[in-house]
Amino acid sequence: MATPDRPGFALPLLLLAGFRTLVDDLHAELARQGHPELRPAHGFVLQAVGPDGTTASDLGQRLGVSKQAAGKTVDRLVALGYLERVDDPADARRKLVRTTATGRDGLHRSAAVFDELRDRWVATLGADRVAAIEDDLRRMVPADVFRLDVPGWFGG
Amino acid sequence: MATPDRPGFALPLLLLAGFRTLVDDLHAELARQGHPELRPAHGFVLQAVGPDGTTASDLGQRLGVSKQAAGKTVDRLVALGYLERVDDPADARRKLVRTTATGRDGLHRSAAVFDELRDRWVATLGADRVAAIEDDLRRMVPADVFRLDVPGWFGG
DNA sequence: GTAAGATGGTCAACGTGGTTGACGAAATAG
DNA sequence: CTATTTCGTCAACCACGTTGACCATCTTAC
Repeated sequence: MATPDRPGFALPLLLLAGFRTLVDDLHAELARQGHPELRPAHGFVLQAVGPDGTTASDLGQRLGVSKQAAGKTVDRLVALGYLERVDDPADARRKLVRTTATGRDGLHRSAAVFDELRDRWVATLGADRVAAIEDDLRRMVPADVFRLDVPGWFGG
Repeated sequence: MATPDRPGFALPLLLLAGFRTLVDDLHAELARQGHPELRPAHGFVLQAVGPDGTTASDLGQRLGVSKQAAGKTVDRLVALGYLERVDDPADARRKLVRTTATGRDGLHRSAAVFDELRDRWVATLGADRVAAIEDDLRRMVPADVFRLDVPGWFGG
């Protein structure tokens, strides 16, 4: 039977709480810097769109959701001014999704704020311990759950 | 500027991925054991209801959501057979929410499966490293984000 | 004892982030 | 030229959350 002092007892909640703490802090600061509308899910989307733009279908694949869900998320981010849709001259079916200047501003600020947050963790825990946590988690997480091909922006 | 090899770079995604790995494994096993309908959010609710039952309003407060949201979640869990509503003889306004036998079964199985998952992490990483991760995370997470007053069941 | 206020549950409308299924238009394979 | 695949979208639906309103009931003050 589980006892509260056994190693690992509170691990799941602590992992979630750690993530939430980082993301909450990030968004509180982003709101202060002129991006109060930016929600956690939007960060992954903006990052996945990338500098060259992409399509709704491709976006869905990258994010692991249906193309319809990706399309609706793009709708919202277009309404907020973070993304824009342009016709693809080479393929009349496709509509390129691109980040706007506002979207790039949000992305850059997010990266900068996250730098500060990371520094805070490193300053408090020490670089060794932060690196050790990362190594341990990497060992426990299957590759398909943790795909770090879109670094720099984390739920911001 | 952030570089991928800097300590803390991938930390947020790894924290989230670690949590998701644990919860995914837990639910895959719970589905195998006859509880395929149980979703991550349900675990917190069942745990918050507790052995003595509670009311929708109180449940909302415990979970940090509105009483209406708590009421709708109770509706779903009642429909699934995990909870039941009974009139409070002492107060005609109140309706006690209680776990059913099915709910208790889900709770117990969830606790048992989580025990195994924790053992797996401890076996792979070592008790020291698991304890170190927990200590570090405890230090970085504000008390109001991490409230471990409902231990034993984690998103199951 | 009654009037006034606080509390519990519910209804309605809405927002966000997902799902499937269907379907037309355009590109591509044969 | 036809058959198939792909892209975007529409429509319905679900889970989970929000506010505001409302009625019934319990509690408090007078």
